[in-house]
Amino acid sequence: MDDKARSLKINKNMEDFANVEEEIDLRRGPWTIEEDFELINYIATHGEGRWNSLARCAGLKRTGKSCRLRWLNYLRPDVRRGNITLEEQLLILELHSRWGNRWSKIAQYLPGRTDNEIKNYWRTRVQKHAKQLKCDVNSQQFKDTMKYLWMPRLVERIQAASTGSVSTSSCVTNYSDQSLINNNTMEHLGFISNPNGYITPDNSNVAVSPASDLTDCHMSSEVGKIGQDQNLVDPQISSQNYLDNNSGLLNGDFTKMQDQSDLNWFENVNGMIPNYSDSFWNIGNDEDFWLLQQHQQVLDNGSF
DNA sequence: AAAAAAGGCAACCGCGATTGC
DNA sequence: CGCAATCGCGGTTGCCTTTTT
Repeated sequence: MDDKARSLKINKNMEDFANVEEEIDLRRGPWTIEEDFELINYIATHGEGRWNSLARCAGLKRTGKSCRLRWLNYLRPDVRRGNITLEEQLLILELHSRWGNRWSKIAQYLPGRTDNEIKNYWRTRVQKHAKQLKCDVNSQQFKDTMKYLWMPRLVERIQAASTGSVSTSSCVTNYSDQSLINNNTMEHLGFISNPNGYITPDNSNVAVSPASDLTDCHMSSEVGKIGQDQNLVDPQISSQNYLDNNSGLLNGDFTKMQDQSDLNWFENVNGMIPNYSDSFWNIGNDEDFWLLQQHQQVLDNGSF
């Protein structure tokens, strides 16, 4: 053991010793309202920092660490509660693709969100989908799925929300499933055919249905299966089409982003969007998952 | 209606980095 | 400069709630 290691070990032992000493009636587990109140009151008059002594002086039977965590993740006035918004989801996906599990760094770009919250979001929502798609969350396949399908769809939804409407792409499976609908009808409804025979939404000129109407699109797994069988939707083309239509939002901006000033594009998007939390739109609904599976199939076939 | 499984999230732990004496 | 104390991060755990069987 070198000197540094020995020093760290001693340091650690001292810390453990101090904790053991204090553990004589140290509380653990969920915080009570009374404890919260005491901590808030103490910080209101004395400020934060020096957490160990703060814990003692405030009369809290908690470790400094515990107090700090409770304050930063829950009691701070600027902590934002509630569902992660679409814009936040988009930002998390992009920043994670850039920095990996640097939660605190990612959290810096999401005011009011804590690293813990973002980490939980990633682990519960994003990793869940990777698991369902039977691929590793760090695999290129999953990254491609996010980049070419998930994120463009989020942008799409953010834009749609900003105009008080949603994209028809959510309904593409429904319409394209119906063989009775010919090309003219599809075009009339705002879809465009591409040379491969796939149907993609034409976002440029279509009047779209309100969010609440999305349920009319029969986004059940059964519809998804039909679409899958007929191979009518090409996620890559659909996504690329969308990316092309929204180059000002996505192309280049993320890749060059280094600091807060580079997030201007995002602030612009944010500014025109009502800041609502909408669990209905969150990634994770049946239709989204079906699209992800479609994309996975394309990847598996090696045509990506 | 009850039990089991899964989901979601707050809180804890270990460790390296930083600070201040 | 060395060392102890403290901070902060990322990983993990455990408990409560919700969903499924």
